[in-house]
Amino acid sequence: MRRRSVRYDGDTMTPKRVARRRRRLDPRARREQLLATAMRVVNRRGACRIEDVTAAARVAKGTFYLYFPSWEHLLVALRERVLEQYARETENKFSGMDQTSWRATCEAECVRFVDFVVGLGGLHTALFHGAIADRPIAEERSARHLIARLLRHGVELGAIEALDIETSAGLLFAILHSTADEIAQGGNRERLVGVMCQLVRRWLYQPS
Amino acid sequence: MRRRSVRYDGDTMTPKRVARRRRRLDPRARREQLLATAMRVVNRRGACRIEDVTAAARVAKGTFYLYFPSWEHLLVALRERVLEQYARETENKFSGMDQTSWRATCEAECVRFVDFVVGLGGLHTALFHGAIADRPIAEERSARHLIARLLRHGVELGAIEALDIETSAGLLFAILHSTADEIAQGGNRERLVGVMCQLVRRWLYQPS
Amino acid sequence: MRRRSVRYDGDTMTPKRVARRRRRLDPRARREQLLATAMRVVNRRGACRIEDVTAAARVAKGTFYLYFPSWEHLLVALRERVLEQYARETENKFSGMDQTSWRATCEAECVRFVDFVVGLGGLHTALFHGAIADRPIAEERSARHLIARLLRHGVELGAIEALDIETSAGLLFAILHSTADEIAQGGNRERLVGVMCQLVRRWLYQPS
Amino acid sequence: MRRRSVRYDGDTMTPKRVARRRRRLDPRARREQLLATAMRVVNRRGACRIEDVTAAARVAKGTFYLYFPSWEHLLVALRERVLEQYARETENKFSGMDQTSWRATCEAECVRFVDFVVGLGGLHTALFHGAIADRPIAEERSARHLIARLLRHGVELGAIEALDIETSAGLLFAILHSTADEIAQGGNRERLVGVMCQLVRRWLYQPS
DNA sequence: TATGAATGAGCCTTCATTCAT
DNA sequence: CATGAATGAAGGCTCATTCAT
Repeated sequence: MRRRSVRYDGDTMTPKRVARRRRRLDPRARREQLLATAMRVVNRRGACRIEDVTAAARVAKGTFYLYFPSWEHLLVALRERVLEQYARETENKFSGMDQTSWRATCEAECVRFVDFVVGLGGLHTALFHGAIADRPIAEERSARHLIARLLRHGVELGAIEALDIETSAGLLFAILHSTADEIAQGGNRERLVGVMCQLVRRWLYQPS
Repeated sequence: MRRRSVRYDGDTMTPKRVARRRRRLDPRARREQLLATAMRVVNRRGACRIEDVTAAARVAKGTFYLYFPSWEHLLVALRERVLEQYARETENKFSGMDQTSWRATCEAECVRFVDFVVGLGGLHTALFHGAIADRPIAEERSARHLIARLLRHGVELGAIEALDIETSAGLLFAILHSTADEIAQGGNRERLVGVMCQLVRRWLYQPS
Repeated sequence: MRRRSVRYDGDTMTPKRVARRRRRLDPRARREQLLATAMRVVNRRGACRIEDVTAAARVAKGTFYLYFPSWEHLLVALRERVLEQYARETENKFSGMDQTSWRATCEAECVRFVDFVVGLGGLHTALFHGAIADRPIAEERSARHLIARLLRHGVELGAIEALDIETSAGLLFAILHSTADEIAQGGNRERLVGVMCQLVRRWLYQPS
Repeated sequence: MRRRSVRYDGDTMTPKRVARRRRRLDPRARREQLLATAMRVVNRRGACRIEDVTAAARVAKGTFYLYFPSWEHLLVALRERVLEQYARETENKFSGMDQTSWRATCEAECVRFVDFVVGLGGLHTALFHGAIADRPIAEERSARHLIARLLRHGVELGAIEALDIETSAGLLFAILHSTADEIAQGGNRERLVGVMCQLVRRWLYQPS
């Protein structure tokens, strides 16, 4: 209702103005740039302010709002992107396997997941434990879901004994997650991954 | 969005006067009171604003700063206290045990830890995942340390096979932690604890 | 509160691309188009944002500034146009009249004015009570001036008794104006116009 | 959710700080001061920004929010105050009158109203035609209501002939209002009031 | 001419922290 | 010791206006 009060020079109706800086990108590219910059900035600093991103992107604050209605929207987009990337890398790794190959694949997947989370850096907290945390993730993209699928597969192949898949998936997720955190904080990767894999083997695999 | 309830009479928008009176209190007692109140408030609401605490303690905002230089200092003190309390409950549970009794105790301890974390409510996030998260915890108080001690004890008794204690302690911590989170978010306690215990048994115990 | 609908695909939050193509147009025609569109938009929504107008005109935002140095300039032009239109409709209605026909015409004119203002819709506030309000109106175009002329004519014909024409014109203007506002806000037209006409008759006409 | 990021000096947890200015008033007094300042500022400039008021009151911007949740709340309070003041001055002026005295009083009241509105200055627009405009006014306080009551009284006394009171009240309001506006814009008070009173007499009073 | 991405001043609101009483 | 009014840095969002293409 209240019109923004741009001041005019009394009678002349000439707006006062000041200097500017620089410009222009294809919208898709700019959005991409913002997303990428945010990815980088949040990854490094777990940053939180819109200005942190626009500054890093060397762009005016207002530009942000041309592409995202709010910070949370950006986070959602970021999360989407991260999940998508992970999902893409996971495709079709589990077709046509027997017990043995499944076990090897399973361990490899666990390690891959750990490395992926480590790579997320500050993104992890921002995207999965911050303001966005309670916003639902498309079921088929969630890590828990992927892990559950992995386990189910193992059970079907007889590679691991029957167990409470949902609950176990949650636990396995926590284990991978924790391992990643430790590595991210400077722990010895080999050692951590080793202990983790041993745990997985003892816990899940049939004594056979 | 959430409207502050502090000061306005809904209708008249006339400021309300709530009389209060200086109440001298022994400094130690006052500090105690603030800590206890904060404990309660943060536990319940995961509260965030200093005023939430002082209001609940029926104390002026400024009083807070007489006892804590900043909100973070309070959090540190709170965490200290929580850890202390947990440590106290843990004392001397492991003297004079054999393999069998150790295993039973170990499981019981795990469950107790889970329940403890669940009981923390909002404190958990605030103290262990918030602004304070990266501030170091006195080594001998940390859950990790206690867990490591527990494991070491088990190894010494031959109840569990030799393993990388530090790393394993971190993993076990994550497992307990995750279980607690799930319960706190409404998961079925029996089921979660059951799966967790099974994992612990398979992972740690000697096949004997 | 009102969310801009400009740019986001509700769900995906992916920016939408609406292709548009340069369309050269005779400058006069383009300016005309903008004015007409603004007229319509402001009339309907009492709109405020430049973008509302350019969007409705299916023209780029920047184009606006090719034809108007600022929003206020547009408003001034709009007002000019509205006044002109009204003036045109008023031309030559008062030639060759006697007392009786003048009185009838006068009342008709009052009603016409009221209806005109009602028809302005959102324009009314924007043009006569908004940012532009204090900018002077070309004397011979102002409603006040026209009303004064009408009155003067009546006095000359002896249809109404001598009075302070300028001042009375202001008052009459307010009366018509107010009546229009009431109607615009949903008041009963017949009733309002009726009372208004009665007032005019009693106030102005010679007891004869 | 997101805790404000006050920066601490790394380890020491000592907040950085800067200079300040000055202080303290009884809340009632401060609220009063803000209201009075706003009254003055809006009256003069028809101002709109919170900062205009706080600056004039030589108070920090945040202080405003200690007493009013938003600018609109302030406006409501201001309007309330203005109406109350007017109502108070109107009390009991119409008891025990006959036709003649009523007419005199009526005219006096009209003039008083005009002067009152003139005195409002920029407040008038801000309080009755701005953001607050659609918020309902307590019926018994509205100018229209008071005017209607006045007219009804006159009809009962036989001082004026029966008419459509509600509609007429609206019209009379507009007339007073317009007269006030003219005066506020520098018109000759005597002349304007004179014409207005003449109108009122001719319109309303019985030819008797 | 036309376009629409980019800019940044302007205004709002919150809340940790200070300090007069 | 205690109080709570006052402060102002932070950060969010909008939109008139500019300018590279």
